[in-house]
Amino acid sequence: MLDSRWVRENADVVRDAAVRKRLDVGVVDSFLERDQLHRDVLLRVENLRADLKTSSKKLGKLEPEEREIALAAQRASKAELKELEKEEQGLRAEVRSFAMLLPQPPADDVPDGKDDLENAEVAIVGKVPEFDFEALSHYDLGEKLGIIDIKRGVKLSGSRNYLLLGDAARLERAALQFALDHMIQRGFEMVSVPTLVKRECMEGTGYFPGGEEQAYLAERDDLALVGTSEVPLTSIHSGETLDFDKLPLRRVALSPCYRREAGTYGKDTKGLYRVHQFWKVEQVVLGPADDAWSLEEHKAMLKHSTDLMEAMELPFRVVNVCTGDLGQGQVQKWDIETWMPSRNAYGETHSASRFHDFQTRRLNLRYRPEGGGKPQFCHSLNNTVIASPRVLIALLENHQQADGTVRIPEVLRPYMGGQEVIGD
RNA sequence: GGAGAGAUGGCAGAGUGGCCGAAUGCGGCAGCUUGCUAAGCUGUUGAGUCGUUUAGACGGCUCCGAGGGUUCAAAUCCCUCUCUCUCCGCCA
Repeated sequence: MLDSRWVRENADVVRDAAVRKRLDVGVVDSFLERDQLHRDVLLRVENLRADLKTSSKKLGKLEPEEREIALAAQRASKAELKELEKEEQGLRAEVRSFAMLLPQPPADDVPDGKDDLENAEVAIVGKVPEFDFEALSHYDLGEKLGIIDIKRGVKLSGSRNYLLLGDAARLERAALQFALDHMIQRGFEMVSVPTLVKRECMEGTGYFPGGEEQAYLAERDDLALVGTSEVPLTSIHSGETLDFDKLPLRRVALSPCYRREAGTYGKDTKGLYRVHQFWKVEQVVLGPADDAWSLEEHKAMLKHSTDLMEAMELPFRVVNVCTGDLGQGQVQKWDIETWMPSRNAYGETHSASRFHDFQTRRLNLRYRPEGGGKPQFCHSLNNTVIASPRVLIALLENHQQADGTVRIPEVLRPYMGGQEVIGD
């Protein structure tokens, strides 16, 4: 959400943001028009209310005869007020629903573009492997080694479900634990979060309205299963005013993630690339309302993840996500795409976003500035640390060997009881 | 799931229809005073939002868990919900 006053004064910036992000530009003017109307009506309501209040105070002291006359007049204005209040309420709701759709302007160096094909490559790290044998896909590899069972996953839960057995399950756990330790070492506080959350959390982080189709809903209890622990992690302090010296708040969580993947029929149907349930270690930072600080933190968060990928000896690239592929609330997003031999391409494994105060306004999450003063909305950022099974694709395929076994990268071996290879 | 109690400002806690945005205490802030490890005294101190203003200020409206209702008038009366606590049941 954006600051209404700021939108009024910078309507062109918001319109431009909508154009660049390929979102509906019309909402900007719908918002402005409704907002103006609402403010007019609100003023009338408040004035009428003020009159009514003062005359009501006098009523208590009047003589019985005068009182009856005054009472009649009060009742009449009261009826008028009720009408106006109703109108004001309706308008307020309309204004809010338009406000929820306004786009956060992207950073200046976000490339203009329509979709992910126009994302700009900003770094390439590691060497894409060249195999002098017939390299297998992770699903063939997994089946041969008996460690991935998609068929039975589908039997249990429908398409896009899977089972990991033995060393695949162990490798997944090893990677997740390594990722957690990596972040804890860098000063992040580990949090265990709920993954079934209220609607406010989904709205507060910007997933709703708009993303309902993507989420599994527990409608009987009016809860949603999160698609990422960014949702609970960012929402923890909603409605609160934090002390300045608590910031920045750097946190990491491991959680299961659930996505319906509606509208992706026929896309990435093979293997573990696009699944309904996965594990993810996510980093979330809340800090002061300072654009420069935010940018620096964003870079640092990106590096936490690229360092991790390097440690696991995986080749990847970083892209600066273009305007059309950016979400409504994001100021900028960098994706890490990891090399996946079976796709003969880099595939998205990480997504690092910064929001400025877009999420925190919706969440009403503020802090008291240094030395006191009015509460300000925090800035929020998040990034994937590791997501599995997607990372398993990269681990299995990139580290496969001529004899059909898979080399376990050194950093993960301590988490696998010293094991060096899968499939001997 | 059953029974009961409760939700008021940073905290504690009063307030059962108009004099209540709210006593009092603690805490915070400002000043004074004194000096033997700190205290005493005085004053001040809720938030949000809109508008006027050069500043500082001034004014309107809203807020006593949330939402509805009664009333000219609600922290106070009524209804619904949420949350917390105690007891019982169930349970990884």
